[in-house]
Amino acid sequence: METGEIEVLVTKAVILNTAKTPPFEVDQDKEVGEDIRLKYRYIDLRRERLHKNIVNRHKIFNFIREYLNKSGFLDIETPMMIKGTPEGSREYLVPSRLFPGHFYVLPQSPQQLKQLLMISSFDKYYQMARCFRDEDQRGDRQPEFTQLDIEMSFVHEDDVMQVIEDLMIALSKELYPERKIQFEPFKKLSWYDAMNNYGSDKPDLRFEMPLVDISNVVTNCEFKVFSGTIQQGGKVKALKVNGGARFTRKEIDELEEIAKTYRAKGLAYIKYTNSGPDGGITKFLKEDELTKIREHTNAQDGDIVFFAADKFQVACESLGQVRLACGKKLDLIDEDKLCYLWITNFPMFHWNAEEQQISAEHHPFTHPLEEDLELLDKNPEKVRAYAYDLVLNGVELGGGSIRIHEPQLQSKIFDILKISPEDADKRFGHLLRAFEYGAPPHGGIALGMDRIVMLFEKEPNIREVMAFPKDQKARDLMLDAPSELPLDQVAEMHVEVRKPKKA
RNA sequence: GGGGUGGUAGUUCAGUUGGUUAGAACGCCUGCCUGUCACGCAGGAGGUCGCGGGUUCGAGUCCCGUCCAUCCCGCCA
Repeated sequence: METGEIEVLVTKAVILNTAKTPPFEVDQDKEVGEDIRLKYRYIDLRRERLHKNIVNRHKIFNFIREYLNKSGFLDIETPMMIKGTPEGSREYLVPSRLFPGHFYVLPQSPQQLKQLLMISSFDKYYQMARCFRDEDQRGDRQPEFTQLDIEMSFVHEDDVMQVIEDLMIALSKELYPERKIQFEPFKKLSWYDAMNNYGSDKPDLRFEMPLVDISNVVTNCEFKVFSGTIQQGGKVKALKVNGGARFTRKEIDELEEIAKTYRAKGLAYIKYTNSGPDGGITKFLKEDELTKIREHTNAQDGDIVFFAADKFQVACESLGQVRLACGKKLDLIDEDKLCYLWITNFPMFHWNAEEQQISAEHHPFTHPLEEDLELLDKNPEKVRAYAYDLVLNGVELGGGSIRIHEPQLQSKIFDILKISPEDADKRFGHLLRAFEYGAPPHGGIALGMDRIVMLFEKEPNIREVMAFPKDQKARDLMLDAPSELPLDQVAEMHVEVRKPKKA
């Protein structure tokens, strides 16, 4: 036809097969409940949205593989059935038939295996690695998922970051040329700066709206919520929102609910209007304090300033979530932007309130910053690590670190984590023994491939970019898994099912 | 483990202060239409209003319980 379309004249039609009426309409983009979409996934995959996602997923995977192959990386497979390491997230178990009471586990990541490959002198490794985690589900999590796993020898963190940055820029420009890369080279923020300025370790910088620390201004104010918090070592953070003075009471209450969700006790505010500061906590503050807050936050008439007063991290994170909500509410987010960001210098440890002891923020093989090594004994919580995350549009794509390759330093870290030498040997003996045969300095990174596809395809969750995902309870509604098995078959694995068999 | 929201036709939803035969759109079925492409026209089938109990002359609507779905916090690289 003149338009370039092809018109087919049918001379003969043969029906190869008939089809039942599908449970939902294939040719319409209408929203359908997810349980029914998952049950009939093979139908859903016919629909344009999912079909396109799966095709583009392939293109992204293919681009990355070709890029890394050309850059001298080797694609090496690591086993799916490995040894359990009681550290970090819950693992899926595979009972051994030949060894009663013994189990394999499915890998949460090939972390230790890829480090062993470095010792084996494969100095540039990658793998599209399937990983398994038996945790509660979320929108951007699945019990099995794919990560781009990379490890390199004789590198500093800048080398690893450069490889990934070049790859992601090339990928973005080749496959998504219409998307604008906001920071090129990628912006780098330390974990502290990200938390302090944006209230998140994965901030969305497609809009600015930074947090401001006003602790110094209100240290001695009469508003006890502020001064009291500071006396107890906390911080008072402020967030100015342009034009926010027109927010209604209801809108402010909604924002307060968000702050409370993230453990803030409340959300104080002051509106700056052309007749001066107004509303909220205005009446508790003196004139010069109100003026100083206005100066610090650079608030103009018509703006609102929100406050969070709490321990550093709670104050930052809760107000950071209010920042995000305001960014969305005021439509400040350009969906076409690709805002890449490196977050660096993560803390080495954090206080685990549940176990009442210090634990590793990343994992126990993460290398502390050289300049912070002296703090290990006195003040381990102040120690920062060569650990870095790649963030895209406020979503953590993944992270990595430089690993410890010195045995003495490794034992010291185990000491701090209260892992005894016997324990360490039991859990990580294979790795520690390997290190005795000469380990190169090495480091790497792992990126969530599903999340990458999700963000490029502007999908709200990773189930939309996987062919056969599990549901929110880790079930496969199409296969009906997990399922019960004949007790004989289970018994052969030396596993006893406790649940009494129903008559 | 905790919280928010929801459950009405195959699908997505509406359903007033409780009131006769529970509606719409799309889909499905039958017929008509020789240029359609989200076709059109005429007609039709399809519902235990998640489940159980209660209040009431009367419950999709109100109350209690329960199950399920969904989103979030905790948890989790």
